[in-house]
Amino acid sequence: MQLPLFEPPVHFNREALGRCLHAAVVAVDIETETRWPGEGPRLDYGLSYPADVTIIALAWEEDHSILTTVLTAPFDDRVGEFLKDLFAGNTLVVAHNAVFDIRQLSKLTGGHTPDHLWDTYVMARLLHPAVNASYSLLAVAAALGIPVSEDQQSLKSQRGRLHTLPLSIALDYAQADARLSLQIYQQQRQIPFNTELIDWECRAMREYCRMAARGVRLNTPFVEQRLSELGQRRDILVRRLAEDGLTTPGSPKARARYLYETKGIPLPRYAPDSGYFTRAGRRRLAAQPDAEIQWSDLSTRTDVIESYLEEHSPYRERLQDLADYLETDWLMSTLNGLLEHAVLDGRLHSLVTIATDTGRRASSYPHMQNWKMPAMAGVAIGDDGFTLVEVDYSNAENMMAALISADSNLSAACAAEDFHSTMAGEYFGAVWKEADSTQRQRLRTMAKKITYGTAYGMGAERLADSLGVTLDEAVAFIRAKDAAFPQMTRLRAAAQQQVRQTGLLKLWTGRQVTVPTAFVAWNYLCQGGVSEMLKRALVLVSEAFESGGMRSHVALDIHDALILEVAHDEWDQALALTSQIMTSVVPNELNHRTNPPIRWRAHPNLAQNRHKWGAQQWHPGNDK
DNA sequence: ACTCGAGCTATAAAGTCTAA
DNA sequence: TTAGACTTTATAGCTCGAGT
Repeated sequence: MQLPLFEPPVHFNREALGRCLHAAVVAVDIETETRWPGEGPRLDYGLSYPADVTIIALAWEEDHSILTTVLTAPFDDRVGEFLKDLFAGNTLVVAHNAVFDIRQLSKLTGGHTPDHLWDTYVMARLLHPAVNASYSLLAVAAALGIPVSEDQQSLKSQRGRLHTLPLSIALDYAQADARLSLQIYQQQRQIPFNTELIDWECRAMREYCRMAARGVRLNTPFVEQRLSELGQRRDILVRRLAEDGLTTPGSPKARARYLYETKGIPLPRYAPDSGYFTRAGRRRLAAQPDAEIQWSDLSTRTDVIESYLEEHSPYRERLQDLADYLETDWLMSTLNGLLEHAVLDGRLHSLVTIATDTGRRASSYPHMQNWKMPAMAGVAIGDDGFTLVEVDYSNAENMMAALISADSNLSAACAAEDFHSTMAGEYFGAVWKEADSTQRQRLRTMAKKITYGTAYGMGAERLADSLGVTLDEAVAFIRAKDAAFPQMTRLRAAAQQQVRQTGLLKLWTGRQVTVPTAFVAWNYLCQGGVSEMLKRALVLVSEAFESGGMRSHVALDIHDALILEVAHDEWDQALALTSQIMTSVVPNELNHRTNPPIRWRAHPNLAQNRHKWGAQQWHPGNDK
């Protein structure tokens, strides 16, 4: 039996809240219930969607000083009404990592989110990025020279067990954080900066908050059905493995013993880069090469198990059981996590925010950008009358490379009917010209590996390895690529040089990113460039849907794709509008620096969509 | 005053997946 | 090659109490 977190009285200062509503800028900081109601420990429960809001702290400026007030749970209708008024007015709402706070607060506002937002965390990344920097509230305050009391610093480490502290301390702490957010905002506003970039960022954050608050429907009956099937399958596998001598397949040590003792597979020989050993094992054996190999030195990753499956092993059948067990177990824990997340309203409220060094977005609680398709197909579905549709850019990163280097040869290859065949022509020259169609198919596959591998800095050795060619040949391919696209080669070298000197690069939009090593410079420019393009597309698509009075909306951002939730009666209109916006985000003068100009392509693939994000949902031509 | 081990908690490392 | 989130397992470090 747990005690209620906070004893009455409930804090609700009507007079203070009234003054707060008249402020131009209001900073918000919330605290959540950190104790998981279930069994066992769960350290980050407080960050999950079901965690109740316990404290809402507010800070605003009045007569050049900062005032604060605080609200405590349980919250009644007055709090919801107050928040709705705050969000709907002209007030600029400030928060550090706003998507989290706004998502939790939306449970009190019936889904309403602020129209005007300033996220001090996201803005720190935009306005004052630094190499290897932390962007926590206190780190950002320190970077801006804002003093923080020792009490406030020491309380940070106790955040996970705020419930153990006296209420008055927790309330002070929350108000101090809200005050600090407001101070950070005031400092950030003083930084001279491109106002257009700031505007894009604020509009994007508004959309990410709306997405998190709305969420996407979890197909609960479907997931429960899958779980029951998977559970039966796992039980059978566990029984069979136990009979074969592996009683705890969840333990890596036990799996290593099973492979090399029970099954009698010869121990792999130690090598400094061998994937058959764990990192710690490699370190240990490097230090003492004569030491005996221990179970904990050996890795039992899926690719290790798969490597033994390929060989003509007499144990093939049982090892297949082990591989199946690992996959089943992983999928079950993912699906169970989703059910737990959606316990309140049957929806998935992923936090998508601008939180990476390249400017890409990261998704968490739950992480939905790494959903394996088609294994996860049908798990998330649109509301009644809606279908999830993926619209992705084709060949976005190579086109971005052509755009930022103004390389006409690369632009021509991107404009060609078949990009990879054109690239194969560049790499293989005469061999390609004389090849028949079967040989060309093989060369095309190789070209694809060369293009993608080298684009992100793969060396000649690794390339030779993955293509199955000699080192000299791999070197020749890389040279051929550099020679075929001289402008890109030059720009890439210049970018690396700049990173060595400053550690910074500018994306095509002017956004500055910090780059850890010169090696990854080109990767950052292309990846970050695409992410800027998609972010703007997301903002424009959402705003176009809204201003057109449409009910369709954007449900998720996946690096080079938007997942839309399309209303069935808006099908053609919504998809055409999205494609039109996505392909015209980049200004034309940038697209026309090459000959031929860059022509962006972004279309839904409806045949594929039925088996991916759109699975278990209506598509045109289907009966409902 | 000290050791030792149980039991707990926080962190680190390894391994899972994704995107390009 | 890079970027990322997350789960599970191992381990380091802590407190506390029993025993020397």
